[in-house]
Amino acid sequence: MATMRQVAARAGVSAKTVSRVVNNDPHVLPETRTRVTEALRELRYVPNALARTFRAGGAPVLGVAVPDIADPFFALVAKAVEDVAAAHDTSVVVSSLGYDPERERGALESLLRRPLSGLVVAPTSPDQGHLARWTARMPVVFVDRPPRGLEADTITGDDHGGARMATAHLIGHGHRHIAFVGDSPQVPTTADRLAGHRAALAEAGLVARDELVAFRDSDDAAPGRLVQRLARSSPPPTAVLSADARTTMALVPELAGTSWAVVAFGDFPMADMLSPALTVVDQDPAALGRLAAERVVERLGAPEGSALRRTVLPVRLVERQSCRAEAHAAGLFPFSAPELDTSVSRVEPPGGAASRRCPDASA
Amino acid sequence: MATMRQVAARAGVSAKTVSRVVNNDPHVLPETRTRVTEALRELRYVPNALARTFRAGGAPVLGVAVPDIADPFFALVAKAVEDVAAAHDTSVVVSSLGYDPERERGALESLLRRPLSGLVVAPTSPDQGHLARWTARMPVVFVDRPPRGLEADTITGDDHGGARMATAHLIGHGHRHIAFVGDSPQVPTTADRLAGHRAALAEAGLVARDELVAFRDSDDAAPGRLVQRLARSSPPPTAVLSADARTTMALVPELAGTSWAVVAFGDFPMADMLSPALTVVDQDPAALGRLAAERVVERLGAPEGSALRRTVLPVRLVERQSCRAEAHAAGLFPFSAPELDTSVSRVEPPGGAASRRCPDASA
DNA sequence: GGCGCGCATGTCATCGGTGTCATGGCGTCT
DNA sequence: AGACGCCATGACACCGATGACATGCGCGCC
Repeated sequence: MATMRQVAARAGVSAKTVSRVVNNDPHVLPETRTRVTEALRELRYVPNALARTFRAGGAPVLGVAVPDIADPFFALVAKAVEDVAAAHDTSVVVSSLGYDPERERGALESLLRRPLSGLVVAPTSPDQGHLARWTARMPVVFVDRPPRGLEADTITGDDHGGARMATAHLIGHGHRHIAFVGDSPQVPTTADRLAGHRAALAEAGLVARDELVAFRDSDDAAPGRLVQRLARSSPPPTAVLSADARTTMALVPELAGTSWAVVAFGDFPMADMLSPALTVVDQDPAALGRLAAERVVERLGAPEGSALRRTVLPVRLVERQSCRAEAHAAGLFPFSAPELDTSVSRVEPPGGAASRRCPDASA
Repeated sequence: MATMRQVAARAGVSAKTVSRVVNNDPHVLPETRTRVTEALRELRYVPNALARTFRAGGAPVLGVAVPDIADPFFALVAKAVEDVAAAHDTSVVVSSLGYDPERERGALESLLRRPLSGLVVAPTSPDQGHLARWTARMPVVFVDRPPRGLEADTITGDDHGGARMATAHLIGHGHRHIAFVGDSPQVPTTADRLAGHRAALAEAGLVARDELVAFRDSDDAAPGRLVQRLARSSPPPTAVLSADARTTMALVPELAGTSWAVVAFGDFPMADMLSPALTVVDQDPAALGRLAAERVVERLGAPEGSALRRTVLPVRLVERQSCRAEAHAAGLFPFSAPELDTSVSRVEPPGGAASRRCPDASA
């Protein structure tokens, strides 16, 4: 914990000279340098990074706040942010917010008490109005989920379009009774996906049956129960759209007992190794994180920058096996459903959708 | 970007009074307070967190450096560290080091240039001697992998014991030719697991066949090739021990074409949903991270603390299906192997091994 | 009326490193 | 020889907030 001045005193020089030695300034006599170096070693001097940083006017630090850093989706988001940050010599402070709105606020505020230059946040709480105080001071970009009670830059996946595509895909396989299972209708992401699902049903002239929609935050939320309840409805579904990866992971074990076709929103490691391999709507979390971080960096560079933007990233349907359980296998259709699928080719262009942005929609 | 003095000038008071208002010091006349508050708002004053922190002598910040934050294993480690940190009002800076030794060093050094109070690191490079400079200044705890070229606190899983147990388990199922696949023999973790594997073979009086050991960092490392090469050996293996989760994930698709039994080192999400469900040696990454973070916090509290410790956490065998492919299914044994398995009950005590520590071994 | 106390506010120093400029010695060029 | 310039080094200010202590006013009490 020795300071530069202490070292200076010991070496019989001024603090400035010590500074020069520490920073390899060539304008120091070899003999002086030796003396200082020795004092440095004797006192085990290590420069105080904080003082340096402070003097330098602050180093860039990017905050990443996600519900759970151990969730593969958010881990990929965080990693992408980190990659961008590293390329700009910026460090990254992460904070797991959890899924409890009150904890979220507390965690965010203690994160924001630190010296941050920008923030990428994926909130779950119903209101982020309290962040207004900070959006003035630093770039705050919302990722995966839009802010509520606040205007801010946003990078999200195409929830509505993705769910619509997924459901249309199942309809293309002949399914007429398609369940929807998600975490909570409060989460805007889930709400959008449900809307997309319903839009696809409507476009196909199918009725949206409320009893085929289930949420894991409801009273009777054990995954097994949810599946049982869906199976008991009449007619029972022949397919299910799982609205997010956490839900999917909870659901997969229960689905083994059914012959339902499945499309899941959100890819995850090993989804292709399940039996059957899961057909998923992939959101490209890395692109989400990368764009969010780049947006922050951009705003850092151009202080009173441009208007706020909401970017929606295309999603892509990764067709594997789980959507193939044909509707007639459940005895409802005497024929194999024709392949009506226009959605895949429509939304997944050859170049790989993930690398392109949708045109921005300015607010 | 307004400073306190600017606000003070505007409000016609001293900076100190502004400070008092900002910090809710009661000794300020209501009228003054109002004037200051107004100036505060007009200038959009936000306290400079860095200056505050600096003046306060620094806030605790814990660094976490892992090869890849998006790897489920390290994500869990990081999350556990974060939880501990949050409980101590400490923020967490993460850095993904990558798997390239040179990049690792660069990333570590740029992480350490920041004001950190402690570090939890899982290195992959063959030498961390360059960290010696920092271990003097702050607690550095190695997690999952021990340091090389340096002495430091270490929290690791019981690699040797776990691999020995896994191989013994396979032997118990009647297997006599057991392959070992890992990332690289350079990684101490992998080396220890290979040693454990060999120890189990030796204990059972089996020969360790070098051609049944394969690494992904070798020349011909595509997982498909590795599996083919193993299958071509004679006699071919009837079981395989995968030495780490990344290897396992790469291997699983290739293993589908074989009837080999599998035990994998390292659990991961959905491992239980594969077909067959993977039998794994679970390392409890959360406990690893938690203990490492607690060790750092502890050392932070007791500056010139106790001797350096190496803690080895027990691992536990999670028996699922993939170890059940009996040896005779490959036509090598005319009888169903007797269940010799003592290893499971020996190493997985009722209370759950993960919650206990092995006695520390002082260095 | 004088003494003292409480309260609002200000001044100054400080955290630790570093940028800016000053100083003084010595070598060199004309 | 005088002027100039380079070099090693130092003194001092400063980044921005805040703790310690000082000042000065007003009020109450003996």
